[in-house]
Amino acid sequence: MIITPMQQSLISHFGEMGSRWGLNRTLGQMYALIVLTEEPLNADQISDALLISRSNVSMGIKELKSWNLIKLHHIPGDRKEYFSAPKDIWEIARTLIIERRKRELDPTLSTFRDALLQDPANEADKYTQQRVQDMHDLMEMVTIWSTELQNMSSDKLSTLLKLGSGVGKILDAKEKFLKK
Amino acid sequence: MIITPMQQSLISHFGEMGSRWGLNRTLGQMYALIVLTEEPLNADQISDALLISRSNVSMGIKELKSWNLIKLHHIPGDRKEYFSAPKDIWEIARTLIIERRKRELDPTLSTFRDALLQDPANEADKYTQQRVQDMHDLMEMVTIWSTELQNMSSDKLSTLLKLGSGVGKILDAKEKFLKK
DNA sequence: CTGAATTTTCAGTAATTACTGAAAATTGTA
DNA sequence: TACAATTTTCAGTAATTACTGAAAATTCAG
Repeated sequence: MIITPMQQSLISHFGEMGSRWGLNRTLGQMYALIVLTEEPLNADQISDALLISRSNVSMGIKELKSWNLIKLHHIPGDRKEYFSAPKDIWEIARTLIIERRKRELDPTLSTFRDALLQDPANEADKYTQQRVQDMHDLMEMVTIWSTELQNMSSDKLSTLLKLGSGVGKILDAKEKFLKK
Repeated sequence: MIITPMQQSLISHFGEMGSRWGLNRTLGQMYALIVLTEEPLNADQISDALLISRSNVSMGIKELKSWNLIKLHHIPGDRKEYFSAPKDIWEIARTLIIERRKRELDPTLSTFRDALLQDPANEADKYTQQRVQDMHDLMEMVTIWSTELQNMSSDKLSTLLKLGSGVGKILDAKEKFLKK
């Protein structure tokens, strides 16, 4: 498992960004390596390539599995387990949306709902509830969107994203459409 | 500065979630307190309410300022600076989108571009570049979207989000629209 | 300009998170 | 079933990140 300079710089970058996400440096590096390599890799290869301990790889793999970000492979006659990333980048993106929603949105929505069910003890609570209501409504809409994206095929997702700067126009198109 | 139990539980939750984001616990708590309180607060009040040092508040404020998440106020005859959050939740959301893009997407896009400009040294690099190209294209589209959202008024943003589960239909509407 | 009020900085320390090596558990083949 | 290959777990430690108090810097009223 030899890493080219090009790969090395991308892996380093993912390491730095990894910590800016919910992940950590090692996890970012591991996933970069897996994504950028065509052939599935086993844990020893990852350990060698990134100069991290075998046990660290094991924990990283476990985490990546919990994010549904890797596919498992078996090579006949080889007892080792091999790992790869989906070849379709949209699939990876979709998975990230789903998992981040689970981790970042869902628990918060549930906390918001709890707060909204309580009786406000005073004026401060009334104001607090107003704000929570706003945040709740927004987050719920984002959740609905992400669910929609989750069920969208890669090519439809691609079409949607490519609309890009045309989002505003689409809204107008939609109005026309609805008025008929 | 007395915190109600309802506020306390929301603040705690934001603290926990804060670390799941790029922020940290204290920053999450500080922002929760500011968002949930109607009146602007000064640094001492925040320090008292959250039981953290004055200097920690100072660093937190600095960070929140760098995220453009707080508004500054001055009360005549009082030299202290007071902080509040925008009352429009959409404004906060918009700011978050912009800032996260700056921090999470832009540097990565730039690293991708660098890699794509290099000459592939071998087959591994060729494959790596393919994957980088895919990721680049996706991220660029997300960036365009986020720029679009950034320039969208709160009510248009709201309209867009409310489409929610109708996104698929809109795409169809768009096709009809374009075919004319 | 002076000095009290306020904010910011920063070195030291505390708390948290990440990583390792050794040992335990699991897997699969003979 | 026995055992070698492989993976996972976990206690200890290293590295990183967050927090504090004291001191420095800034602000502004008189």
